[in-house]
This record gives sequence, structure tokens and C-alpha cells, in this order.
Amino acid sequence: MTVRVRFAPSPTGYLHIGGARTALYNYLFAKAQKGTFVLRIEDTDLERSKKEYEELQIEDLKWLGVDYDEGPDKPGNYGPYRQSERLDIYKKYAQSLVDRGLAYYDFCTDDELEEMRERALKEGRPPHYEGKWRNEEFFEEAANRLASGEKAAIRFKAPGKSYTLHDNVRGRVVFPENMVGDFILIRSTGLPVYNFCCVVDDIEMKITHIIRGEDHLNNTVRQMMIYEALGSGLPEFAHVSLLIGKDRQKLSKRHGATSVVNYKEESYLPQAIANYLVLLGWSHPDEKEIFDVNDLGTEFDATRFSKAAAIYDLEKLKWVNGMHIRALPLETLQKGIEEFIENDHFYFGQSEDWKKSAIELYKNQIEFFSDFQKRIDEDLLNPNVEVTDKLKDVLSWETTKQIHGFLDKKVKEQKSDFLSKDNFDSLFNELKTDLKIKGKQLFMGTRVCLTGHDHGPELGDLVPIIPKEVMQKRLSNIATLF
RNA sequence: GCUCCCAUCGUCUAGCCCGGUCUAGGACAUCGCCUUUUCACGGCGGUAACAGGGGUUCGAAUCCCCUUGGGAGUACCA
Repeated sequence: MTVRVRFAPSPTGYLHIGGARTALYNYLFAKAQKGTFVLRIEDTDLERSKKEYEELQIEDLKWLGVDYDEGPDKPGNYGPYRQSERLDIYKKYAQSLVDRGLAYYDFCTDDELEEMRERALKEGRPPHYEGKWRNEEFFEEAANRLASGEKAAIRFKAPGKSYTLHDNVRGRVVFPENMVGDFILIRSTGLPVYNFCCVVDDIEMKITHIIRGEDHLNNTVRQMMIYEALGSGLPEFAHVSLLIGKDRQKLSKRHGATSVVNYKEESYLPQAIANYLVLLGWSHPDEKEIFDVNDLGTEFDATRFSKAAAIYDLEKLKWVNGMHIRALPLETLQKGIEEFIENDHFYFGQSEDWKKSAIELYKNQIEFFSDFQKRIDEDLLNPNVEVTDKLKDVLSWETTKQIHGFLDKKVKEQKSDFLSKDNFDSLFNELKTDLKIKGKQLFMGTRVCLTGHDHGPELGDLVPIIPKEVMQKRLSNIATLF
């Protein structure tokens, strides 16, 4: 039997980081099992569902590298893959349940329902449906009212017995017999409700394994009832722990960026996000931390999920991103970096050699593509001096003044826009022999005069890519600080 | 309220199923040192955890129970 899994988002917003993780797990499981991964859009909540969100979520999924075999834009044998286009199927199934006495038409109004609920709660009973329509003696009346055009919901008759789920991550979970009462299958508007279409679709689409968030664990009883009523066997279930915020509360906007797009915009690498997300609730059998999720193969197995909720914390993601950046081939790195540099930036006016040197220089120092421009703006273009205690100290040395005088003159004499590496080396040697300065005095003095900072990359690599103009400005700014 | 789930360093986790090899391992963060006459990278090292209480057992992070804490569900939302 081939494995078939699915990811079933509701298009009510952007792709959430938690949803992305669930999608990833399904994708990787299908990959490991050489199975099929289905994308199904759960858009039965007409009020909140929007077509544009569906497109956006698909875009984000693809950006992350989560590729599916069947979906709304990838026809397969089990479509359509949008629930709003499957309404007839749900109706057919619901009607068969009614015909067999496993579900019934309910004419109760919202007010009546609310009243029942409140009374039950007040009297200490579980707030289950207690309307008359579940009784056979009213079936005829129901049929008549229906025939006269009245609208009714279809409600499922809960069997009132206990169910035991064998979950692949939770183990044996027992749901007591009075856990849920009769619940809605089809709303009076004719639209089906989540628990129902989910099961119908999973049966119709021949889903074999359901990997989803733990928030659905309690829903599973209702779904088990429906599977049973429909005469279908159960798929395997794996309820993965949830992602929570630093305050151990459900992840929400106030925890910062929770949508995948946010990370795309901030120039995170999709492979780094995938890598990090997979590790949040799953562990590599060899405890590997940095990898390409697509290389996991059969190393990704569903037995290594952790049961406890994980706090979503950015620190490690940043590190993972930096590791992936460093693993990038130079050309890919350059392309990526360039996407995050402003169009009219100084960078684009430079020679290929210059660009390569700059990227090579900062490659190990950036965690994000977007860090690159920040670094060149600061190290290469900003003529202002960053006055720190350490820098003041360097300025107080007599040798620094000498170096400054020397460099000021030499830089002015330069004809080209940059000091070549050779030019800088000879200039540096001259400085050393003429002024007889060495060691820390030499290096720090030169660094401060030419870069305006007391720290930064290797001087010999850095200076040749600083525009002469900027160095001159820095030199005159430094002059005012002596 | 009721029902279900969960509980190892600050964080992600290994170990738990099949008790001894665990004075609990790794990673991020943090601190210190080395290296690079700076910073970063890299290397080495430090601080830091089995929620609490009862059992069971010669022996428990590992098995059982309770407490506490956290999460989820309890809709004609998904």
C-alpha cells in the first residue's frame, strides 16, 4: 500500500510558521516513504476564506521547498482539491448517514441551542445537544418541514461510547463515552463543517497517514465516529506537538513574526527555515543539526517526534541561517545578496572583481543576505567615525597622529578610485619603515584612520575595496578628533 | 467547569518504549581562554536540567500513582 499524506490549510491568512512545519513533516514523510503528498484547501468557512490567501500560502509553501504531488493547481485522481468544489460529495455522504439513521435533520435555532447549553451548564451536565429532533418520533415532522422548503442542519448522532485512538506520537489515547454530544455535519446553509469534510476527503483521497497539530487531537473522537459510521477503517494518526511563544502561550502576532512571508522579507534562507522548523519537535537520528531537509530521505521517520510543545525562539534560527549562508556556492550567495541590495546602490556600479572581493570578505560574517548591505554601508561608505573608548585611546597615541599625516598625504596622491591591494601593501610597508612604527600602534592606527572603526575585517582585504573618497573624508573627520 | 495531551540545562533536544553503561550527552545563547597584532570565523573549556511528592525495585531521568504547572478541545470556526 502506498503512503498518501496531506496538508490541509484554510486560506484565512498567510502561511503560519506552525502550518509550515506540519506541511514539512508531511512532505518529508511522503518523501521518505516514497508516497504521495496532497495539498487540500479547506475553504468551507466562506466568511473568512479568501482566494488570495490560498495563492499566497501556495507561494510560501513552494518558496520553502515543500512540493506536493496533488493539489488545486496540480490535478490528480482524487480532485477537486478545494473543499468548496466538493460540496455535492459531502451532501451525498451526509444524506446516506441520515438515511441509515446515523444522522438527523435539526431545526433548532441558535437561540434554542444557546438556551439548552446554558441550562445544561448550570445544572452541571455536559453541554451536549438535547433537542427533540434526534428522536425517531420527530423524523416524520422533520421530513415534512424539509419538504415544505424549510432549512435544517444535519446533525450526527453520537454513539455515546468510548473510543480508543492509537496515535503514533501520543500512544494510546482513550476518549470517554460522554466526551462529545451530537454535532453538526452540514450547516443549515448547506455548507459542511470541518470534522465532516475532513473525514470524507481523507477517505475519498485515500489518505493513509494523518500528521497534524495536537490541537486536533480532541477532534479525532468525532472523526473516528464518522469513519465508523461511514464503514471506513482508520488511517494512522500522528498528532505533533504545537509551537508556542516564549511565554508558553499559543504563538500569535505579539510574539513577532509568525508568518513565513515575514522571514522571506527579512532575507532568511528557505532551506534554513525548513532545517530549523524540522528540528522543532523532531530530532535527527544522528543528532545532526545542519542539513538540507531534502537530503534526509529515510532518515526522516515518524517515530522521532517529541511530545512536548516547543517554544519558538529565533536565536537558533539565526545561527542555522548563518550556517546555510556559509555553505552556499559563491555565485548563489552573490545572487542572493544582490536581491537584498537597493537598486541604485553604490554596489552595482562596481567591477565584478570588486563585488567578488567584498562578498568573499563578508561571507563568514553575515547571518542574513540583508546583513551584507548593512556591512558595506557601514564599513565602506559611511565616512563618519564611530567614537568608542577604544578608539579614543588609539587617537591619543602620538604614533596615530604620525600615521594620519602620512596616510592623508598618500591617499590624496592616489589617482584611481581605489587603492589596489599591491598599492596598499607597499604603502603599508613604507609607513612601517619611514615612521618606524610597528605592532599594535601600526595596525590600530591605520585601521582607525582609514575605516573610522576600531574593529573590522582584515585590513589588507578591506582597504582595497574602500572608495578613496570615503577614506579621505574619514581622514579629515579623524583630524578633528585629535 | 468538564475532557484530552504534555513536563530533562534560559532555549531546541538525546536518553525514556526494552530500569543499572547517566557523577544525564549534543546544539543555540552566555562566560572564559587560544588563534587571527582588531573584530568575526575557527578551536578549547566553564556555568547550567531529570517540576514536586509518594510508591515498585538491590537499583528509576527511565515503570506506576498523586500534586503542581503548562497546553489543547469543549461552535451551524478550522
